[in-house]
Amino acid sequence: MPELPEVETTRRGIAPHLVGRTVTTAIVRDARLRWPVQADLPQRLAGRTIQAVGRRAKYLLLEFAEGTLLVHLGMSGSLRVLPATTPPGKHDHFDLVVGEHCLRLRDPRRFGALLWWPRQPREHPRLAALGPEPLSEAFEGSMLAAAGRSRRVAIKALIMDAKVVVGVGNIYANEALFRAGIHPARRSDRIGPARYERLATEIKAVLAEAIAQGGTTLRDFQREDGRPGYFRIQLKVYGRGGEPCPACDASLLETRLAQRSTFYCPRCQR
DNA sequence: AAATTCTCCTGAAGGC
DNA sequence: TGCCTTCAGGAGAATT
Repeated sequence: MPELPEVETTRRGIAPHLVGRTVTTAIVRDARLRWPVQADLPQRLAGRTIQAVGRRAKYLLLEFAEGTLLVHLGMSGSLRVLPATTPPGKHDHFDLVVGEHCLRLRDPRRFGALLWWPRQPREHPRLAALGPEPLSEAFEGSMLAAAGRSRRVAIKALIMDAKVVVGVGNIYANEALFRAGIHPARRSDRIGPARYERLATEIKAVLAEAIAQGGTTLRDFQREDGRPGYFRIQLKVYGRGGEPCPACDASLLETRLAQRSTFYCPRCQR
C-alpha cells in the first residue's frame, strides 16, 4: 500500500527513464479504475514528450507541454519500467510505451487512477485544495497547532486530513504519534504548541527516513525495477498490537479510530 | 458545517 | 484440503 515514501521512491525510480522521452503509444487494458479511464487517453498521450515527473501528495504527475497525466496508485498500485515486449500480467491495466520500454501500471484492487488534465497540475481540482507537503517548510508546528486549535477531532484524524497536511497515511500517522508521545485519540484542541512542534518534527523525520531507505513496504510494494521494497525502517508500533512497547515494555494496544487500525503505547502516549 | 460513516476492490488470512 | 467469511485501506462521496 503505497504511502508517500513509496510514491516518492517510485517517482525517483521512474523519472530517469521517462524525462525527455516521447510516448510511442499508450495501452489501456482495463479502464475500470477508481474513475473510468477516459477512452481517448492513448490518443492524447501518443507523440507527446514527457518534460518532468513530479509529485503532489500521493499523486504522480507526468508533465507534458500539453497537459499532465495524474497517476494515483491507490491501495495496491505499482509502477515498473519494463521492456515493452514483456507480457502483461493479470492486473497490468495500463502501459505507457516509450521506445523500447514501457511504464506499466499494476493495480489488483483498482483503487488507483489515471487522469488527463490539459492544464497545469496545480490547477487540478483534486490538487488545488490540498494542504502543504509534509517535507516542505510550509508545514511546521505552528500551522499544525493552528489547524488543531480550531477543531476538535482526534489528533490522528487531524494529521491524516489532506486539507491539513498531505501524505500522512495510516502507517506513518501511527508511527509519528508514537515518536511524539501523543495518544492518537487526544483531542486536537487539547494539545499545546510545544507538543505540536514535536509532532510536526516527527512526521517529517519518519517520512524522510522512509524515503531515504527507499520506501518501507507492506505486502506488495515493488520498486520501479521490480525489486521488492524492504522493511528497512523498523515500524515501532504499526501492526504490533500486544507486543511490548520498544520504549517501556508496556503492551501495545490496537484500536479502531476513524475507521483505521490504530496502534499505540498506553504508557508512553498521552 | 464539521465530523463521521460509507464506498470502491481483491488478495491474504483465518475458521470450520 | 477447500470453501466461506472477514479484513485491510486512500480518499472521494454521502450522511449525520
